[in-house]
Amino acid sequence: MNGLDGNSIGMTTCWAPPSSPSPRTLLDLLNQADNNGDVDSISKIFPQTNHQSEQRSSLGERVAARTEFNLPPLETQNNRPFAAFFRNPSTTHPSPHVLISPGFSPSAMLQFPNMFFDPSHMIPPPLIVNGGSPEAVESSGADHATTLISYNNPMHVALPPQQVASSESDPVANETDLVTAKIERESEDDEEFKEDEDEYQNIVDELDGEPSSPKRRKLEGSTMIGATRSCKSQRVIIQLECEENNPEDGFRWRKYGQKVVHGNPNPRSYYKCTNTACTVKKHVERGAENVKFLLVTYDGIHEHDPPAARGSTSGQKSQDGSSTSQDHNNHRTVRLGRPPSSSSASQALRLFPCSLDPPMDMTPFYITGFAKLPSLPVNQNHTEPKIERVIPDGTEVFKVIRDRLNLNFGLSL
DNA sequence: CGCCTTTGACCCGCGC
DNA sequence: GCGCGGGTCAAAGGCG
Repeated sequence: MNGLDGNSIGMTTCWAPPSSPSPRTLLDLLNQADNNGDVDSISKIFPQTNHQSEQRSSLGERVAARTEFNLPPLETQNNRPFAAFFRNPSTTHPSPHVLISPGFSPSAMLQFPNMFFDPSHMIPPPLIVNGGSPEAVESSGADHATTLISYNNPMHVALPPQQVASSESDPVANETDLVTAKIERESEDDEEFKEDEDEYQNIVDELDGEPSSPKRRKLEGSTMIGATRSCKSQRVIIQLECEENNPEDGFRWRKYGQKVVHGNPNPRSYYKCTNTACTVKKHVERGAENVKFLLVTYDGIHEHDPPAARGSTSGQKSQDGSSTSQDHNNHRTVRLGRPPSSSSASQALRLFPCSLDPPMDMTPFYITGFAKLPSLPVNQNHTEPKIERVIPDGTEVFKVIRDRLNLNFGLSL
């Protein structure tokens, strides 16, 4: 998969800022550029944007061209989220848009799925991650959202222009979507993309009043890459290169099923959050052709704290080689995202055996980089955590912003 | 005993 | 209506 190469920003570039720029500073700078219509500045901040001006006949193809994603034929098979992602891992393609650090937390994504997507909008141009192969797709409907994260790669995200409006209408989300919203502006200025959007909207409008028409269903289904019909909640898809079949993410899961799904000989495992009041589920499967890649799909949002790490428990080893959250003692375990508690952070940070290295607690990332998150799903009754430290590395998005602000605005942060 | 995985059966939505 | 495929259930069994 090309996600391992390309224009990634190496995690070896360690940044330990003596003083971190405030999110407000960044926001103001970006707002300033934005208000001035200085899209170039934004482009400079995110030079990865690489537009292709291809003329294609269909909306899907043009959207694909716009997002530099070779949209596969609209076959039912392509609506299946996972197998297709893994089927062609070798395609390389220049990539646009937002970089997401390899350390980006799936738990955090689960907690803050709106960081990349506003489910209130139904028009879902595909969210593309990292190149020509469909490694990542965001899809949406009126009642669900899917965000796909490509781990150990820089993540390249193309978001629909609608999200800009959403961000603007929601000041909280606007601040949270600092990066994505700004990227959106580029799309908004793109006439071709606006045409695509209009065309799509026309079709949707034409189909209004026919909510169950096959035509409409097909149209919507064609954009549901990465989601399934049963997806009624926010969905976050994480792709990572990992040996563990059940990388730890700070929450405890109970496996309730395993099934071989079409197009992938590797079984998909189904997990539920063990919290009795929590309905969050996830399923995990390996790539059809490259078993090194693991795709973890979270359905729902935790509305509880991650459980405290279990003390002296030892885990069971499943037959497929997966490990549970208990096997810290005997197996190397992957921890994704925020550890259960700050006191256990150091322990958790040791648990990064695969390419998710280096480990990091992503909480301060949100606090310092994109602070003030919208509708915090976890611990909503909690007060906003105090910023006590800045993670020394891994905040590549933040680093890029800083560097670009420095480069383009002469601002030394 | 508690917690977990395993696994076949079952349910349900969708396409034909 | 039927078959397919994804998702879920629940009994059985393993492990510490």
